[in-house]
Parts: sequence; C-alpha cells; structure tokens
Amino acid sequence: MKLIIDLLVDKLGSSVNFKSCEGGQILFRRGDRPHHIFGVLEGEARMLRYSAEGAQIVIHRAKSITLFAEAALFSDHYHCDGQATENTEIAQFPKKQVLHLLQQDRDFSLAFTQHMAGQVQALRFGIELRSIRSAEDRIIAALSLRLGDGQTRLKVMGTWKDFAQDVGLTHEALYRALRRLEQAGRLHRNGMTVQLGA
Amino acid sequence: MKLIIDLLVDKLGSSVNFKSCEGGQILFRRGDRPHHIFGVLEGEARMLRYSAEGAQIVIHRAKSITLFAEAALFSDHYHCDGQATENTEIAQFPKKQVLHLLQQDRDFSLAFTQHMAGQVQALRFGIELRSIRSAEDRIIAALSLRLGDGQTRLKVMGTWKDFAQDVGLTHEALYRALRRLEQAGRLHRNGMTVQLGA
DNA sequence: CGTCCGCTTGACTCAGATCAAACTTGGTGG
DNA sequence: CCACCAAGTTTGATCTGAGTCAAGCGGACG
Repeated sequence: MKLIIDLLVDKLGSSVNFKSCEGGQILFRRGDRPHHIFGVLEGEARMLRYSAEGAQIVIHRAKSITLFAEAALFSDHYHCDGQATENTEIAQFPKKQVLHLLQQDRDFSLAFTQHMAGQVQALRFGIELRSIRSAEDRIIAALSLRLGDGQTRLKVMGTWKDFAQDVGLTHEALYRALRRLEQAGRLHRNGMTVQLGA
Repeated sequence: MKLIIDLLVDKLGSSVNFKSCEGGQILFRRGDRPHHIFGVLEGEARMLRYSAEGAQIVIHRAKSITLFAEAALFSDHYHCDGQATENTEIAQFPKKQVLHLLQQDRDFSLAFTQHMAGQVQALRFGIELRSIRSAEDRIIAALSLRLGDGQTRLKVMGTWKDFAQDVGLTHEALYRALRRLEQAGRLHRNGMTVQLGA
C-alpha cells in the first residue's frame, strides 16, 4: 500500500508546494491561521510549545516521510510552532484542498482514515512500550511486534541507533541490552537481522 | 463538541451492541475476523500480544469513553487479543456499518477523521512527554499543555493517581515531584486545582 | 587518506521504581 | 451516628538500572 504522502501528492498535483528549509526555519507559529498541513520528505521538523516558565516543550518530532500538523485541518489556528530541526525538505498541502478531498473523494477519505488509524495504533503501542522499564524486555516487546505470525526472524529497518530512538532508549543502553540478550540466548543478531528465541 | 462514541451510538442506533464484561473476559482473539470495533463505556480493556517467549505484551489499555480496535476497520483479522481488564461496559459497533457510514456520511466521516487527528496529536505528545526524564519538568510540560492561551490555572481531571498514569510516573514519584515544585514555588495546588508559576 | 558516523565498552551517578507504612477522605451499612 | 472499608494521598528507606560522559574501533565515502 501507498504512503499517504504520495497519495496526497498524486491527488493534489500542482497545488502541492515543495520547500527546502534550513535548520531552525519557522514553518508556522502558534495562533497563525492554518493554510497547510505538511509532510517531511527529508530531514526533521519539530512542533513546539512553551511552558509558563518559558521553556521549550517539544510536542512532536516529525521524521522523514511523515505527515504532521494534520490537526490543523480542523482548527482555525495552529496550536503550536512548527520549525525545521535541520535542513529539511517539506511538502505543503493546502488545507482547503485536503478538506475538499476528504469530503469529495471517498477512496481518499478512507485511505486517510486508514492511515490515521494505523498511526494511532502504532503510537499507542509506543506509549505502552515506554512503560516497560527493563531495556531487555522493551526490546523483545518492540521486536516481537514487528514479527509476522509464525515468524522468528526479522530485519530491523534503519540503524540500531534509530531503533534505540524508536523504543525510547539511549543507544548505549540499547547496545548493552542487546549484548545481554545475546549472552542469555534470548536473541541472535547478524547486522540488522535478528533472530528471536533460540 | 461531541464524543465520537456518542456520535457512533446516535448514528448506528439499534445496531450498537452493549455488553457487560467481567474482568478477564475475552472480546476477540488475534486472527479472528473483525466484525466490530469497540468503545469502553466504563472500566478498561486491554489489547494483548505475545512475545516469542510467550510473555504478554500490552499493546494498549483502553480507558473509559474511548474507542479501540479502530484499525480493525481496515483489516480482515484482529492483530491482537482484546480483553476486559476488569468489570467493564463495552459498546460494540458493527464494522460493516461503521465503514458504510464513513463512506456515505460526509459529516460523520469528517468527524471521525477529526477525532483520529486529535488522538494522533495527543499520543505524539504522550511519547515526547515520556522522553522528559525529570519528573518535575515532565509535570510542568504536561500541565502547561493543558493550559489555555494566557491561562495560568487549571483543574486537573480525575485523581492525581490518574494523572501520574497519564504522564508515565508512579504516584509516589508524582507526589514527591509535586512537593518539590511547590517548595520551589514553581507551582501551587489546592486539591485538583493547580496554579503554574508564582 | 582523512573524516564522519555508527557501533561498542567502561565507570560512575542519580533519580525514579519499589516496598512499606501511615494518614486522610468518602461512602456504606448497621 | 459511628464503625468500617476502600481508595487516594503522603512520606520514608533502599535499590537498581538507564542515563551520562568518555574513549576507542571500524566501515563508508569523498
């Protein structure tokens, strides 16, 4: 199945606005009228708010090939700042037209809903995952969920450092836990390929 | 704005199936054909999978007045087990009819998408929140986000114990951090009402 | 050839988890 | 009206394991 970003690009055609941003560049400010929702094609964007004390609060780090600020579709103002973390390629999708699509194009609407449902599912697990205190159990849980039905091997996407981020550990903690898991025979690995169990 | 569960109940009328479940009761099993999506009206339901080693992995704890297993709308099988954690009131929404609504009822479809977008937003922040190591900063961040624009006071919903769960702390750690915040003058509280800053 | 970055390991610290216990508070029922 | 129970709240002592800082290795890539 197709990425929702690609689907949006297909459907909206020339209305999509591609943009190269430098690190730190502001995409929108809290309170602005939202005219777009966004996709990160390359790099990273952050959603920020500020505490009563003025400290930055990171709401979300949008990584490559993901949509963000979708909630702006249903609001008359952004509820946080959006900023490119580093040099980043952004796609801007006009809110008005996306809403129009959602209302007029049933296939798109369903695909969009499906995408959101998948996100919700993944994010919920992300939270439960982070409530597993032990690094080893957390890793086993994260990997187990990526396994198919009777499967016991899988190839982890990206680097182990990325994986550490995904599961909410420092890379050091991850490497150590992996080693312990290997020593205990609970897991074997070869590069990015992992074998659970014996 | 109306809760999505109430909207579903309104729209689907008598097709909605209400059900009282005892703790431990199975709602569906992984691999079953999904005929429903669910809402928790009272109590709690869990989504479970199992690691290669046979250990339970909690995917999600669905609390009161929330929808769960939405992803089943777009799958021909449940990808995890669903179980009532305790005595629980469940609403069962027939998948077929929900899909029909999504396709035929533009208002509902948009409301559903809006609901999912809100969920995604909240869950993303839940994850970022949990990456704040310090209990104090975590609490400030969680509270700050619940504040309106120029606001500085708010009433926390539920008990402090619930709040501790929400932000991923033990209640002990929460109470201690609250005390430190009060002593430092970063926060004042009176029951469930909190004043940020001086 | 040199630089960058992922990978790996070591030593140390500390804040939150855990276990335990006491004290509120609200509601129930006799 | 009070005894009682359940659940939230609060505090203390202790422990543990992930974070942090630091350093070294090795492969990829220009």
